[in-house]
Order: sequence, then C-alpha cells, then structure tokens
Amino acid sequence: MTSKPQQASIELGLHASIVSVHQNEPYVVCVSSPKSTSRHSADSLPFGLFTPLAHRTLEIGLRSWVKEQTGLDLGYVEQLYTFGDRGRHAQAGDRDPHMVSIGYLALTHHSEPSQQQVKQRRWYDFFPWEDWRNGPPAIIGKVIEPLLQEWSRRPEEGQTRKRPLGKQERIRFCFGVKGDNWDEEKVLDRYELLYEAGLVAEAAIDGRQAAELWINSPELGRSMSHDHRRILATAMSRMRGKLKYRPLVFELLPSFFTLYELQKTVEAISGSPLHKQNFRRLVEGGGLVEATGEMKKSTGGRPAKLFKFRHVALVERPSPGLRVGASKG
Amino acid sequence: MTSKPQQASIELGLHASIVSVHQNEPYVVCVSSPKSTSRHSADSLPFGLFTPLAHRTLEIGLRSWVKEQTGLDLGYVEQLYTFGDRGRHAQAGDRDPHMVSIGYLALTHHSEPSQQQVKQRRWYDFFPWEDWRNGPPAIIGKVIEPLLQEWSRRPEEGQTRKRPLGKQERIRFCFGVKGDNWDEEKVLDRYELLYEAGLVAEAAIDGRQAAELWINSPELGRSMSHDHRRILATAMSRMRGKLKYRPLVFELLPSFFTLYELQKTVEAISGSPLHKQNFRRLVEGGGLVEATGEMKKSTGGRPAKLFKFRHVALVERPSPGLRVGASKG
DNA sequence: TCAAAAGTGTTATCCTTACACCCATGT
DNA sequence: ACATGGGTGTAAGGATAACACTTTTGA
Repeated sequence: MTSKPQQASIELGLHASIVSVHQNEPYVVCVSSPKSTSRHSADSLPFGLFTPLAHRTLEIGLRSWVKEQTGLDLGYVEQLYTFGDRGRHAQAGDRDPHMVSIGYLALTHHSEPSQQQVKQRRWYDFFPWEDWRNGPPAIIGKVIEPLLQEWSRRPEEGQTRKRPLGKQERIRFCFGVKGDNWDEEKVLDRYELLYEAGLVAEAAIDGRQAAELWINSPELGRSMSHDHRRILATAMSRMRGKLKYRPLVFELLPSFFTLYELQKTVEAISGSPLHKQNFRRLVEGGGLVEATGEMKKSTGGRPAKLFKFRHVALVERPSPGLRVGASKG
Repeated sequence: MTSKPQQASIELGLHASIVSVHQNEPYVVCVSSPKSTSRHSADSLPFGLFTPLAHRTLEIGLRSWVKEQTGLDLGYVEQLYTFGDRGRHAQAGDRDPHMVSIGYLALTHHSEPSQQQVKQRRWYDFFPWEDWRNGPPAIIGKVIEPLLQEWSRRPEEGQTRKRPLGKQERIRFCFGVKGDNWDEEKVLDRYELLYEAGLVAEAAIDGRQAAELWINSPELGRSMSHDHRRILATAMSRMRGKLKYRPLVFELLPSFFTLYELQKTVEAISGSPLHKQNFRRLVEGGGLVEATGEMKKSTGGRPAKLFKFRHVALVERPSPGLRVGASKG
C-alpha cells in the first residue's frame, strides 16, 4: 500500500471444469480450439475473462461465460484455485498483459452439447493412471514408474528450490509403493510430478524440458491447451477429497436414484471400487438419503427402491459425506 | 475468447494471514492503518498488489510484500481463496479499478515485530465465539443466538437467492444446537452468517444493513478493515480442517518440542480441549514424531522427552495429520 | 508436601471390513 | 436355469474415548 503503483495490466481468466457422470463414466465439458499444434485439435476448458463492469462477482462472470460458450446453466459451482504462473515455468515477459487464471469446479447432470465446438470428454482420457476401478492400471508399472525412475536418476537442473522430500520420496508419495499406499486424492500432486519430469505433453509445450524428453504417448493422457489439464487435475483432487465430507455426489445424480446408481457414481469419481453391502448400509444408516417409496423397475435385476437426498442431513451431521473406504469390490 | 475485450482494469491484491502460536495463544500479524473511522485504528492484514513485472509468481509477490511491510521471511505459505466481491454486498461502481483479493495462509514461529505499525494480535479477539477451550463461550448463548433468532424472524429483504437451507437451519448448521453439534471447522460459515445478519461491524461499514442493526459490541469481535476478517476466517477454517490430515502444526513449533507443547498448540488452533492421555498415544503411535533422546527440564513438572517431526511420515501415511477428536479435556 | 506435568495400563464401545447368504426380476 | 442387481445378518478386528493410576520434577 505504500509503494510504486507500477501498473502492468492483468487479465483474470475464469476457467470451468464442468463435471458430469454418464453410464458410470465421469465426463468434463471441453471446447476444442481449432488452432492447434498437435494432431488432434487441443481441448480447452470453457473460459473467459473477468470484466467487473459486466459481472458483479467472479462466479457470475464464470456462469455467464459458460452459458455463452456451451449453452449450459450451471448449478453447483465452487472455486478451486488461482494460478498466477501459467505453465509454471514459462519465461518472464512471455505475454503481456499477464494472465492469472481462477479455476472452478461445476457439477451438472450429463447432457450432450448442441454446439459442434463443445464436447463431453472422459476424465480418464486425460488421466488414465487415475482409474483404479478395475485394479491398478497397467500403465503405472509399465510406463510411468520406469520413466519416473529414470528422471529421478538425472541430476537436478536449474535452481533446486528447497523441497521437504527428495525425488524418490516424491515418487513414493504420489504413486505409493507397488500399488500399495495409493491415495486417490493426490491427482494434482501426480500430475505436477509428471509435468516436472517432462512426461506430459504440456511440459514440452511450455518449453521447460528439452524436446527429447517429451514422450507424447497417448498412455500419458490426452493433453489440453495451456494449463487446463492442471486445473482439471485440481478439480479431480478436490472432488475426490470433498466427496467424503460433503454431499457432492447428489449434484451429479437425478433427484431420484437407486443405491446402485449412487455407488457407481461415487466409484466413477473416486476411481476405486467400493464394497457393495457396506456401502449400502453406510449410506442408509448415515441418514444422507431417504427412501421415496417409489421403485425402479429396469435395473437389470430385481427392482430397486428409489432414494432421494435428505437436505436436512447438512444440519444434523458434522461432515455429511460418504465416508467409504476402498475395497475389493 | 470470442467476445468483447471490454478492459476494465483489475487490481489483484495479495493478502497474508500470518499465524503463530505463543504461550498457547494463536496470533495473527496485523498492520494498523492510521486512517480509521472507528475508535481504535483498524487492523489490516499485510497486503500488496500483484505486479507481474516485479513478481514472477503470485506467491513470490506475497512474500516480498510481507517482507517489505513486516520484515518477516515467510516459511510455509498456502493459497486460500480469491475474493472478487470485496465486502460482498458493495454497490456496483464502488471503486474503479476493481479489486480482486487473493487470501493466503502463512505459518511461522512467533516473534515480536520490530516496526511500530506491525502488531501481533490474538486470533480470538477477532472471533471470541471460536474459543471453546474452556467450554462453550458464554457469548454464544447470551448475545449471538438471541440476535440471530431476532434476525431469523425478520422478513427477507432484497433478492432471496436460492439457498438449500432456511435461516433457522443455517443457524443450527453454523452454531449447532445448545452447544451440541459444534463443528470447529465452520469458522467462515459462522462469520458469513453473522455478517449477513448485520451483527459484525464490517456489515454496517459495507452499508448492507441499516445502521440500526449494527451492534458493535466488543463481544462480537474486533473488526478489521475491508474484508480482511473474512480472509482471516477463511484461514482459520482451513487450518482447523487441514490440521487433521496434514502435519501443519509443526510449522508453528520449534524443531524440538514436548508432547504437551504439541497438544497445547493443536488446542490453540482447533479451539477445543483434547484428552491428554489419548492425544499422546495417538501422536506417538501414529509415527508422526520421533523421540530425540533429549529432555526438556523446565516444564513446570517432571522433565519431558523432546520430540521432532518425522518428515518421512508424509510418504508412509495416507493423510498424516493429527486425527484427534475433542473431549472433556 | 503439594502442584504440575509426564507417563502407563485397561476397558467398553463403536466403526469398519469382510464374508455368507437370500430375494426378485428379465432372458 | 442363470445372470444381474437388490437387500440382510453377523462376526472379527481395529480405532477411539474414557477412566484410573504412577512417576518425576520445582517451589
């Protein structure tokens, strides 16, 4: 407050990770920008600049950009993080005005977009190593870990900013040990480690790593423009974490649903299989849902009771989420 | 990206909640701005504008402002939230350029500031209702709840934006029922409810509530300039939540400490008493700390083993925090 | 000797996990 | 008949919260 008002103009970008679940698969809304360097045109998150004259609040700005670009009226919206360092390692003077991006998470029911530029993309196409619903993804042992090991043996280049953990420890922190100790919430940590190791396409595009290190195998996930994949990773981390202590899932489901649908939706987000019987008891016992009295017939098996979310649970319980541990299924 | 580049200039403010614990009391660093409307000069958080030309990243900008204003070199720093709507209910066109604030949480060891403008203030002076270490604060039943009840009976003014909970339910959500169901993490929710009900000075200053509703009793906490108290509430919420699954406390302690000091520090942050015996066992058993072999003599009682934080615990445990439940002490 | 804090031991209870098993429907 | 999902019972094991109790220092 007592210093030079050295006004370099700043642009504030508002970015939306719009998540839905359809047939047990999580999706995110992307807009494809035609100008692309790569084979497939790069995916972007819906995005626009915050203009205080047009938008009373940041969130209103986000909603209006999303409406304009995708036609969607968002329901649940939550701010994630503000990234000031686009492609963290970009050079100074890269662009002016400087761009600061605020990432948002939005949850909706699934719908096929009408515009041609707008697509529903599967989450796990961007993060194939995050889907443990059918056991540990082979790609981790076959591709990721060897490449990370190789990276960890390379000498530190550039400034070694003080880190509490060494490379080896960071790998174990992010990916666990031999499929053990996997923490599904560390989506962002894993993405940032892969970025730093130069294993995702964005790292090469940002010019941080020499091109030789760039392995753009589709196994390491579909890439996105700018730092959008990082924002999406932040969204996944947040969702997986918050799922456990806030009733987020219900934003993704129709108002009436079966316990099986609820379970499959949770599994889609958390990326790990759940124990059926215990899941049902926990959910029913937890007071988060109540039976509607109606039944669903076309389940593929015996007809199921339809449930709905109990909004009052918010008041009763200290942390009303789905505290469900992974299991063998 | 396909619309009017209607450039209204934006200023990005970087705000720091610098927290320390001294003699079982949590403190926050404030700078007092002399120009004040109220009796005591208003406290502010250390704060400065992000200037991309001078600062490579947001965090670097924050650190350099803090250094300049307080002389402190920050260690642990974490971004909290970006507030686009200063004093949420301020009128459009209030100020131009428009201010967007990014709040940060920083943890340090306690030190008396050398500058005269800089002060260490007690957390609980700003939020007296948050300190449950000696049982439920009387102010809640005596002052807050009656006033909130009164507010809940008043008809809704202005736009009733769709809320999942009614006024009564929100009161119970935030403050529990008769001292029961208190969730120490809901610091921000409580502050925002009090703000909305016009019970904190900032609400009157922001001009949202008619002046008659403004009860500026010191019982409702020392106020801060602008929305700084809201940022501080965000910091407290984050700390209290994160304490349980990340080893934050150790940033506040010297590298060697006794289990008692650890417990008192956790209690200072979480605002609730802990069960001594169980706390010790949980901490020792949890692998978060290790004995150093050294002892501390001047404890006031029997000499205590000195412990230190085990950094490797980060790698071993899924969520290495202090999962400690409140208790009767 | 007493206050204050450091420590240890034990028990009842709850929560989680896992396994076993039966029910109702469509093909 | 059998596959698929719906739904219940129960027992083992671990974590937690509460209690009681001993030990070692400084004043």
